[in-house]
Amino acid sequence: MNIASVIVDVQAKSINQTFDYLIPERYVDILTTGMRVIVPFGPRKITGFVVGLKDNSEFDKLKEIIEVLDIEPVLTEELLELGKWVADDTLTMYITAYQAMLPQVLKAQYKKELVRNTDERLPEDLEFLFAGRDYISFEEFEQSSIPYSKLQKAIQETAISINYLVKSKITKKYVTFVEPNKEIYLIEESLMDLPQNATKQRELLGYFIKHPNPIEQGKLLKLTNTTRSTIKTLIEKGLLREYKQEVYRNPYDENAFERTYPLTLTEQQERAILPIKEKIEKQEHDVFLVHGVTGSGKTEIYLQAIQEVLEKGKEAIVLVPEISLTPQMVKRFKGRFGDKVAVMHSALSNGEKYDEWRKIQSKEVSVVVGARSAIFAPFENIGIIIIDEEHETTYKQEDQPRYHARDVAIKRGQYHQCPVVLGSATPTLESFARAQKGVYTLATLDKRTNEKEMPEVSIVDMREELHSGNRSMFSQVLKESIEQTIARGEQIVLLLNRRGYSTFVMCRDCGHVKECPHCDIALTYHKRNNQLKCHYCSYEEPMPNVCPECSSDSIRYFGTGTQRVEESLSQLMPHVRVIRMDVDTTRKKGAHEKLLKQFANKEADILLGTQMIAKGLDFGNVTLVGVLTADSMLHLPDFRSSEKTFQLLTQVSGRAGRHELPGQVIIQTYTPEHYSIQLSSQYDYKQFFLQEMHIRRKFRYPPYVFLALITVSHPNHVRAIQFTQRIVHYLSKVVQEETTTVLGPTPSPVTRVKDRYRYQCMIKYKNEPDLRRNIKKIINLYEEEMRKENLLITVDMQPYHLM
DNA sequence: AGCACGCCGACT
DNA sequence: GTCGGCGTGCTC
Repeated sequence: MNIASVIVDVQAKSINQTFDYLIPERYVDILTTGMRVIVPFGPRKITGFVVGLKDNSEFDKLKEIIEVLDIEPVLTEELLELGKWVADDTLTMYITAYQAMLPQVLKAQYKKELVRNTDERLPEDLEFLFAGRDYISFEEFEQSSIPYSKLQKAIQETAISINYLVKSKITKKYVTFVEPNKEIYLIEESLMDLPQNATKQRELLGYFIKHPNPIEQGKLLKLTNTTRSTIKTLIEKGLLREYKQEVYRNPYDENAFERTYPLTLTEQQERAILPIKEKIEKQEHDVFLVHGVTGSGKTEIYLQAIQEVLEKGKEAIVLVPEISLTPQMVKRFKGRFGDKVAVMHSALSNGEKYDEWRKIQSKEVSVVVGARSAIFAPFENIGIIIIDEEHETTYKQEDQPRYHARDVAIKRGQYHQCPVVLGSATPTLESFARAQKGVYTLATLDKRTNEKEMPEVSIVDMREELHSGNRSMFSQVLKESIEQTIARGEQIVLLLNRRGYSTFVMCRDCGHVKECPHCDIALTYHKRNNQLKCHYCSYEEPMPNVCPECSSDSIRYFGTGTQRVEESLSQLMPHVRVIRMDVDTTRKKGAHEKLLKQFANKEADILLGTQMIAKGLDFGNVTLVGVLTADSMLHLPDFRSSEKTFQLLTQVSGRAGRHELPGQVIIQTYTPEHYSIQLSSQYDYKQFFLQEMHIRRKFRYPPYVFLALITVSHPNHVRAIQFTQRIVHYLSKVVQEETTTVLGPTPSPVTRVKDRYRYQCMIKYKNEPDLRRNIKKIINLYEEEMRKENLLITVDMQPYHLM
């Protein structure tokens, strides 16, 4: 086995295959599949993943592997196979899939440098550029105005050569420790020799006489109230010594979590967990859908199932939507399983993510709680996979590889022969339909563990409100309820369902709306720096004082942002204390937790925010939940908009009265008759499911069909339509006519982005085994145009957003 | 993708 | 001749 098959780090279709390399003698015994290597590729050096070992190659002139980067493989056999499957399934390149499975820092960066090979004089400008150095970065050359041909000539004459470097991003964290450098009695003796006025040194040595063990420098400084310079002096005198030790960054301090113990399960919980435990016991794969209302104790089921798995010496993966939003969730897992838990989410720094990943790789932990990508945790003996809030759209990755964590979970569950548990109060129609068909095993929890009823929901028709002369964004009922709640000393959560709205800028005189010059979308106003920004291409311009069209000075920002709600709230009820939570106030790291803590400490009466406050918050003192505009996302061009509205309303309702106090929910809407609003107010998931399924069937949408979305983008409007048309035409010919529909060309909801026109072709199909192959064919067909005229074709199998 | 190489037209 | 621009083909 002296030849390695390598997937190299080049994102190009023609490179999407293995390349064979000779394994140098020194690596033969070390190298295994799943390790990263540095290999020569043309003139440069790049990294790659070893996916296979063999004795022979069809290629006769093999190059040698330059370096092996890992001691332990970063991808297990299972993950190598899984990555291949993900890539094939989502029509992405293997290298893209593999990189998505690993923490960012394992992805190499490439650099070029110029090397001076001769003592002889170089041409004047090059000599000047090198300025006596032997190496300079390639960028330095590029920034100079020296023509490339001059460098080329020098390279040909071998006076200069190019070095291709592979740089690792990995930074391990080190902490300095200090300890005595001599026996304690010698230290005690040396105390005598110190000058009378060396009080700080005495203090330090005195500390070590009492505690002769190594101590972190930072702690030592605090404890002894000394400075680094004193330690330095003692090190120079040979009395102390210091050393650096690698440590894991610790985003969560284990000690901060109070230990919790298994609760007694209710009868319903018991019934739900039993079949899961049975599968764990028998080591069989199955998918469970736990449909449980908010407060029905789903998490306790997860915890006890995991307990079972850990006792069997196996591992568990738990996916949660966006964990930074639910510190309470982390608390529950860390509280139960302590330092057996690794946490993986987007708010961690790259270094922290890497450290958590290494804890998993080294099996120092056996539970990982994390966002989407945690599904690729390098465990090798998985006993259960849990996806909480299964309906959340964040489980679908929106850039390549466009995988859905649920699909990957099931794939891994099959491999490990372990159960996969999907939990939600409002399952996706896809999952619930599968449960109905018996593909998944359904467990229903319709009772809350505290036996409390779900809070009463009242719907307020904002049209009537308007008719009766109330033009504010607070209905009379909501206003009164807020006042009463505050009077009782209880708290309120106000949700501004803002998606679809944003703070766009419009001229009140001529109606002119400021749009991005590169995209077909209104610019968004940012109060912080008084700038207008495009959310698609990051274009920015200052907020104009007068309308660029009619020069009127009545140009204003519109839309119900949280800021405006806050302002009008303080006008209406000046005494009320409000905490506002939105992208602006939570941008800083830890700001999120801080705001929630303040609210929990009752430093405010109202928590006002967007979607992010709807999820997983649990405050005992909140008894009123208000939804300001329930229907604002109901009319988006998205076949899931009803489902999403139902989910959001149900979820936010669950925030009221979770503990002793009874809760109340007020939903303001302009379409009170809409079934997703009506049924969510009655907590009737089943009826919603039936009604929505009816509509999905009528209009042929999932789960009745599968979707595939091909988006074509081109700088030229007509060409974009032309290519889409051709794709539609080609596909229509090759698919099964009776059950498959090929739609298009349809302009994408945002037709122009970054000066490119976007059109799409949607495929609705039931059974189309060759679809991926056919789409691949199309892409290959247009390869030339993609290179020559900047045509771009992206494919999303099972799209979530039809953008 | 990203690099080398080769051809071509424009420029001093 | 020198420079930059662009098209082509290759990477084990």
